[in-house]
Amino acid sequence: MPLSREKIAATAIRLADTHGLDGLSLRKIAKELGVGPMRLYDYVINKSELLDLMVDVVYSRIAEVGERSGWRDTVLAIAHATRAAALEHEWFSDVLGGRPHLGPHALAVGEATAAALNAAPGVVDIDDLQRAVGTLNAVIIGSVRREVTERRTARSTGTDEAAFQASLGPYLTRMLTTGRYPTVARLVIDGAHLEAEETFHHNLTTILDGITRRRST
Amino acid sequence: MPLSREKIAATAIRLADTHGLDGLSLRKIAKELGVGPMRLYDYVINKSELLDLMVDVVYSRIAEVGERSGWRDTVLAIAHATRAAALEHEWFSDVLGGRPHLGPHALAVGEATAAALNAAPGVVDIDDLQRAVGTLNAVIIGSVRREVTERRTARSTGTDEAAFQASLGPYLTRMLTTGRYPTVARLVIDGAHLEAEETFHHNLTTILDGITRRRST
DNA sequence: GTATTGGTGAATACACCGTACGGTAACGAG
DNA sequence: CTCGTTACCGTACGGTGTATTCACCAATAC
Repeated sequence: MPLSREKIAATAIRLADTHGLDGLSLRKIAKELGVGPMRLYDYVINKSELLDLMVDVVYSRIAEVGERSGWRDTVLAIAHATRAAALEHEWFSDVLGGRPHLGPHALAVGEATAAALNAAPGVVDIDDLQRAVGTLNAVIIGSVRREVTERRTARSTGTDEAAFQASLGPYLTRMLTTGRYPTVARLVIDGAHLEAEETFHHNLTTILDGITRRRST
Repeated sequence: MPLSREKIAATAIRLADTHGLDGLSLRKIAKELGVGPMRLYDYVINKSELLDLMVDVVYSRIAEVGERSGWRDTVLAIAHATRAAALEHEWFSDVLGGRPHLGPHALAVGEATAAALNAAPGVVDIDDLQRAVGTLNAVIIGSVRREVTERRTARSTGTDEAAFQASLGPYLTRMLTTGRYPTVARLVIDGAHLEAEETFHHNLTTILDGITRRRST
């Protein structure tokens, strides 16, 4: 089988999943495919285009969520699918919001969310729609990015308390015991470990409620 | 004058401002300082730590906004300062939310926002505070990132309509005329150019209103 | 005064990166 | 048979972060 954009993107995604975006190189992809590095340039302009390709593959998975009955359920389904995709492919969050996503599948999920939001109460003219899309995307990007970063640091320091104390602990506890950051200290010490998915859902409902309510400003 | 972490960080920031984060290399920083590349390692563990240093310098500028009278004004001031900093140092948005910000100045602005939110109505226990901080940061990260990316693509394609049609135009218009993305097409064609700062402010007020309102879920 | 030492800034070296470029072999169309 | 196209391949260049080695020079010991 002769090599193709799809196959290149697939193995690139697999490598990025396991070694991160920094550990991804054209040479490694080529080696994984049993091929010289320059072969890839017969199918891809440069690394940036390959990244766009990978991103759109992920969007194609997100786009697979079918339409729901109501606009709200549709938006929630897309958002949760985006989060799930980012958790499965953590590099995706590194790229989220960092470049325009204009691939066909990215446009498809953009269309789906825009169409759903257009049916939301409180969205009457096109300016409302534009604002609603912007706000929703902002909250998705920010939430997902936050969660993935937290998960990474948690993994790097180790989940258990001991490893945490050994790595970030010394510096952070020293910082927090200075008394200059009392609220942050209280958050870190007394704060419960909130369920991530519930937090995400909370953020979503907060801004969806905000969208449906007509504002005066 | 003998070289210092501060001076290294300052010229690194200057270089990143003009050439972007990708165009930033230790060798260029060293050359700018009239020094061998390896000298930097006497002041900095590795490039990652240098990046953390740069980030915290930016946070120090953000932290300069004094306390406002009310919790809402304080939060808004910090958020707008963050946006302003990201517009001045666009590479900052590339890093926003992508790594834990634990520098002293970053902690200081974290403390300030947390303390302000703690005084907000609707925030009663520590779980509320944790959620509020998370939501606010998510919306700041997402909004700023979106805006910077848009500004970049606008600059790369050129602001004027003609250049746009020449670069992204062909592909995008071809995509939009397929009729598969009617809502997106309407947004692109009929959508007015909204003022960026006002959009940001809109996103902020939306979620601040959401925070002050007690939720049932 | 000479020899030895310690430490510090400079230079070299390594492994890796993206990619420009030239070349070769199969193969269907004329 | 020739020719243009397509798929494959290897080498080479300039760049990166960083480990390591080298060169020098001031200070001390004799």
